[in-house]
Amino acid sequence: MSRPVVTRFAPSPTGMLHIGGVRTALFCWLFARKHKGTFILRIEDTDLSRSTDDNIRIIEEGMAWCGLDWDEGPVPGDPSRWIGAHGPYRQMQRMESHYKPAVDKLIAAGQAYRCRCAKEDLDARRAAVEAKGVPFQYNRGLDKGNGCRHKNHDASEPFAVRLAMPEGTEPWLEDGAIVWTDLIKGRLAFPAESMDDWIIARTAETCEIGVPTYNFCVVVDDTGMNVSHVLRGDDHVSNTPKQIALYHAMGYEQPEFGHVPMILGKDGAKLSKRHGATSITEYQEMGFLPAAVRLALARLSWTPKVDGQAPETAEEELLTDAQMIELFDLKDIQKSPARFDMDKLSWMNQKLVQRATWQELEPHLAHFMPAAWTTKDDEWKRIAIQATQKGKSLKEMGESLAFCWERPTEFDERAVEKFMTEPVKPALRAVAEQKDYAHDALQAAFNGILEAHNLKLKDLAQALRVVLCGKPVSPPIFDTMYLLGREEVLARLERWI
RNA sequence: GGGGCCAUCGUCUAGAGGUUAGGACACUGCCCUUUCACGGCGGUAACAGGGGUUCAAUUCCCCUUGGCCCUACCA
Repeated sequence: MSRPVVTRFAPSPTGMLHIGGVRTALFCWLFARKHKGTFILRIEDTDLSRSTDDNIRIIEEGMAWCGLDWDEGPVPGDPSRWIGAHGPYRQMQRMESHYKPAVDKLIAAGQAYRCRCAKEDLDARRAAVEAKGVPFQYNRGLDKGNGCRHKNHDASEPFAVRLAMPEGTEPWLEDGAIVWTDLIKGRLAFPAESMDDWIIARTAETCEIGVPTYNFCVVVDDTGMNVSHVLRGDDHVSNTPKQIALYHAMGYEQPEFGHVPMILGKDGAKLSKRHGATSITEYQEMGFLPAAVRLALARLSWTPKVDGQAPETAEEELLTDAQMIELFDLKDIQKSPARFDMDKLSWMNQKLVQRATWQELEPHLAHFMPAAWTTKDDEWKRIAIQATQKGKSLKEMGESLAFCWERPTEFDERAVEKFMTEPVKPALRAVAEQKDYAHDALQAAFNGILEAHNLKLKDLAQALRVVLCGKPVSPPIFDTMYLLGREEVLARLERWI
C-alpha cells in the first residue's frame, strides 16, 4: 500500500450525531493521524427529506466539540464553501459535476441500464416471489429475466438506473463470489448470485437521471476524493460487495475496507434512544470532557498494545490523544460488537477531570455555571475548580458550587439538630470575627477557636456547612468560606448567632 | 426465509495446545478522613452447549444455541 492514507467519515444528517458514528469517525481520525494522512468529513445528504442545513450544522458542531478536526470537508455553517481540493463535500452539490457523468458512462458502457419497471409492477413481482418463501431480488433467482436488463430502454420515458451485477462467471470473481480482505474482519466472500441489479439512480419526474443512491455516491466520492481506507460501521458489510461490483464497472481502483463492530446498548441490542443518550450533545450536557468521550469510545472494541501488551493498570487505561494516535492499529480491533458502558466513561471522565489543570477545565466548566461565573477573577476560579475537582463530571462540579450563587432557603433538619449544638454557637461568633479569608489564615484562626472552645474541626466545619449551604455537604470548609467571601459568610451567619 | 458477522467475569478485555485463566470498570470488605468525595489495601466473579483432533483444548475443526447486521427507487 503505497497510496497516501486518506480516510473519511460520511454521516447522513439525521438531526443528531450518533455516538456510534462518532466512534467510527474517531477510528478514521486516529488512523489518518497515525499515518500522517488526510481525514475527510463528507455529508451524505442524498436523502432529501431529512437533509437540512440545521441537521448538517449539528454534525459539524458535534464533530468539532469532540475534537475530531477534518482536513477536508465543509466549512461549518456555510454551505457555499469548503476546504480541500476534492469538494464539494455535500453530496447534493455533486450531482451535475460528478454523479450524472458517472451514470452516463456506465449506461454507455452497458454496465448499467435504464429500468422502467413501475412501482406496482415491482410490488406484484415481489409478492409473487415472496409467496414462495424466497426473498425477492431484481433479475435474480425467480425474477431472473423478468426485468429491463436486456431491453435497452432509451431515455424517452422516466427511468431508474440499475447496475448490471456480475452473473457469477466473471473472471474477477472467486468461485462465483465477490471477495475482499477486510482490514478488521479478514476474508469476506459473498456469492454474486445472491445480489441483484440494484438501483444506482432513482426515477426522476422528467426523462433525466434522478438522484443517485447512497451506494453509488459513496463509490464515486471515495474514488474522487482519493480515499485509501474505507473504515465504516459493520452495518455496511453487506453493501460492500455491491460497491465492489461498481468499482469494477467504473474501472476504479478499489480502496481497502475495514468494518468496525457496532456499539450495543447495555442489553446487547443495537444502541438506540431507549438505552439513554445516543446523541453526542447529550454527553456534552452530562458534563463529560471531549477527551473522556474520545477515550471511552476508542476503547470499545480496541485494545491498545504497548510492546504487545494490553493495559495492565488503571493508569495505563488512561491514554492521551497522542498515545492513542501512536498506538492505534487496525489489527487490535475486535471483530465482535461491544456494549456501551456508561460507568467506565464516568470513571475515565473523573480521572481526566482530576488530572486536568484548572485552566484546562475552565472553558468547559463555563457551560455549567451561571452568568456570574464570568465575573469572577482567576484566583477565585482556581480555588473553585480545585475545590470541586474530585467530582465525576463538569456538571457535578457546577452543582457543588451552587452554594456560591444562592443563599440556602431551607436547612437540613437532621443536620441542624446534630451540628448546631450549644457549644458550637460561641465558636460561630468567633468565626464571624475573622477577617482574613486566605486559607492559611483561616487555618490558624480555626486552630485557636477550636482550642478555646474545646471543639473538633468536624464540629465547627459541619455547623458552618449547615449555616452556609443549608446542608452538611460542601467543598473543604476553608474553600467554601473563601469562595463566599467574608461579607456573604457574615450575612449567612447572622440568623444563627 | 436468505446472505454475512460474532461468542472469556455483570461490562470492556488479555491470553496460550499444558496458566493459580491476567487487568480495568462496576460491586463489595477494611483503612484514611474536615462533610461529600478522593485515595490506599483486599475480596466476589468468566472460557455458552455438544461432538471431534490431541498425551492434553477454554485455545484447532464441525454442529447446536444465542446475539447482531443486511435483505428499500433509506443511509
